Amino acid sequence: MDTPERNRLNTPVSKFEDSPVFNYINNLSPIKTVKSVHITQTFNSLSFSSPPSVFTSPHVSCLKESRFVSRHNQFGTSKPKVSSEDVNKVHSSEEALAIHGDHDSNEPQENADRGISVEDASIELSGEHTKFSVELPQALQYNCGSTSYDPPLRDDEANTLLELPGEAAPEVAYVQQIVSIEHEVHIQEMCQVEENGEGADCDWDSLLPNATDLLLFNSPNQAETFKNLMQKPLRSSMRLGDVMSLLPQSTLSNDQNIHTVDSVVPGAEHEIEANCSETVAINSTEPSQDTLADVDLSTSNPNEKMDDKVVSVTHRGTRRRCLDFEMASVRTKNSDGNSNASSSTTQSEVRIAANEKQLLPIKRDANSQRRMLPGIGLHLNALATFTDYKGIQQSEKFSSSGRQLSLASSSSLQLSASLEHQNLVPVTAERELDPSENGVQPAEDSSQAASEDFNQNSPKKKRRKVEPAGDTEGCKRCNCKKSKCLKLYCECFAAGVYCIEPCSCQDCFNKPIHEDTVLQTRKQIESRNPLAFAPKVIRNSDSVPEIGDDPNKTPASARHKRGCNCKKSNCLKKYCECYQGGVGCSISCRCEGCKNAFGRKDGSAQAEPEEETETSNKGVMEKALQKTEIQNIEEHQDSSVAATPLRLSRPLLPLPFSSKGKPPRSFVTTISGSALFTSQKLGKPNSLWSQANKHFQGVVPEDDEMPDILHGDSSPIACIKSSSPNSKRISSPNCEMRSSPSRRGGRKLILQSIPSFPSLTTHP
DNA sequence: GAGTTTGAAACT
DNA sequence: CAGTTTCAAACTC
Repeated sequence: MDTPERNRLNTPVSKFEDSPVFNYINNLSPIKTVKSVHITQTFNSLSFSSPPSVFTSPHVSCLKESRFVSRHNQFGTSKPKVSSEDVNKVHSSEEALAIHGDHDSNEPQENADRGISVEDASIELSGEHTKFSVELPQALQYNCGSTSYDPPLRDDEANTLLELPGEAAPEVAYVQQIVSIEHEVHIQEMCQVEENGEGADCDWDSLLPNATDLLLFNSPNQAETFKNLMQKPLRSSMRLGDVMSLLPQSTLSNDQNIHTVDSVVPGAEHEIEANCSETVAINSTEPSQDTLADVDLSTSNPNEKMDDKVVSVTHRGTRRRCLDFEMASVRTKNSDGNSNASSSTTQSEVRIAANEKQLLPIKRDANSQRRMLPGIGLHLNALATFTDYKGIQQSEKFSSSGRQLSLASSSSLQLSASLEHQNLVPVTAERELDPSENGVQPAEDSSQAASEDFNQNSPKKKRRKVEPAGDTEGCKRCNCKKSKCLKLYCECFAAGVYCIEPCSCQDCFNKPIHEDTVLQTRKQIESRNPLAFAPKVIRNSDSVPEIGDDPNKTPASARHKRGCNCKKSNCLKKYCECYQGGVGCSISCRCEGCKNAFGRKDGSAQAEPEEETETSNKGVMEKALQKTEIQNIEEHQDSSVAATPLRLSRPLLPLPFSSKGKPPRSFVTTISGSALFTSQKLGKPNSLWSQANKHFQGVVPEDDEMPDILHGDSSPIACIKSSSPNSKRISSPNCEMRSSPSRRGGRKLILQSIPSFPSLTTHP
């Protein structure tokens, strides 16, 4: 896939990027930067996420999504600040960070207050042991705090961040997030693993409190319970070896995720390692050291949670796509900035290698995973993951209980978090965090690559297995041959997502490498039709004038924006956009012989497919129903993506088919939809949108069904509604704020997923 | 997997 | 805006 396209299209650039040298450089660069400036990096990292992806809308949304704030809120003030969109936030965040830095080392409670959650905990832990926290660059801490999932900063913020010296930042941030997540997971794992506990080196007890805080147990009881657990095991000093053991093979072999992160950002490494083990954290203090290497070496095999981890890894991969998507732009920046980085140094070359994979999506080898675009893809991915793992429900529970961690906002994150939690895979967290949000391709790659690597055992395979081969929906792929994936013919492009490996497209320009081209093309199309990338299906009578007007004609709550023009399919096949979107035909439709199960144009049919689903009517319907769960999830993600991240976590939405038809690519992606996502892919994107719209509209009902996590989102959604009438994805800041508490997760995803038009966004 | 059908997107 | 062509997904075999 890539190769051909690259060769043709990319030509110099693509080739250049493809070249091993380029990749290597990229890898190196990030590392250097990180090392060079820890703190700054952090910020950078933030900025990193910010960079607009090709698909503007998503990015914008992402920025907006800063919902992180909401997360932060949960965690604590500091994070919120970070998350907060306002540039001020950045500053505030910095301040907060600085504060945290102090606090972290000193006060655990603060963490709790902050809602720092895992990250903080990790830091604190390290701090206690080694006082790692202090040593850690503020940036890291900051990130940690903010991150955990924090969503990418706003553009403004990003810019400011970018200005900061550190270049590596993006990745750093990413790493941090991951770390934070991982910390949580790892902590748990470690507790379990280390029960053997050797050591007394660490004062786990002291740490524990923090850790618990970090964990973000929803309920005090949980926290206590957790503490108890932790104390036993944790008290023993954790060693890299232990950590390693904890970490799944994937971690080791694949470390990529971790390594990558590490390599990218020194601080990140620390954190990550910290997650893994205290020693790691210590190492982190010493960037130059090959702590990582040590770790790797030490780690022998962690069998235990390998599977889980593997799974998580897989998820990551998916997620990353979405993220990557967004990241694309970022990457570019990063690559540029990072390129500087010369000496990766310490983290040992191994890491670098790993990093390379992760960082450079392009590299991906063979798999080809092209690039999974970030953004939307995320959502989809997330969805896919969910489906695959099924843990969805569990995840929900988890989220509900632990929502704090991932749940936060981004659906993708949430998903990942939930998944991870379930799986207990720390690694995933990494991906979830930033990648999704950022959508950096590298992340994807790395994630995927890592997953693959791991998976040789199985991770990806699982995913794939679980998910239907095709993408499962989650990740859709296009098969464009002549459009170069720069026209709406291309599902990926239409969804605002970059094409990924799975795509069978030829001469594809819908890649991060061609971001400029993609953007330009997109603009052109939008100039021609401002709603070209908007969801085709609008949920709710509100959104659709049509519907409101004629209930009969428009039975369904959602309608296709333009209406279909079917002549032969009787609106009973996916050829029909209305049907595909799971909505009934409306007056606006020019279809002939409409028999749309979701609602006929004449109104004879019922409107709502969902309920009606005249499943009996059509096998299609049945199929749709079958997919419904997944779709619902996706939808949620999408919606979440669009509106709020949280939804992702929700696995099940009652949504009708809407999404079903196609799985949203990425979901998210949403586009970096869930990345992910502009998700654009509403296409199902439409459906997604429609669903999203529904969510907005009918937040309440959804909420009911929705898991706690989702609920969290719901509020945001509501906000969104208020803020943006029909749907549009953009969530208002307020919403974010609200949501933030519950959601920490990836808001970016949402943004990404959101199509450009969502201008709504801004909520402020 | 190849070929056909279909309707949206793009073009005129 | 209408008609035609192009395109890729959806569908069928």
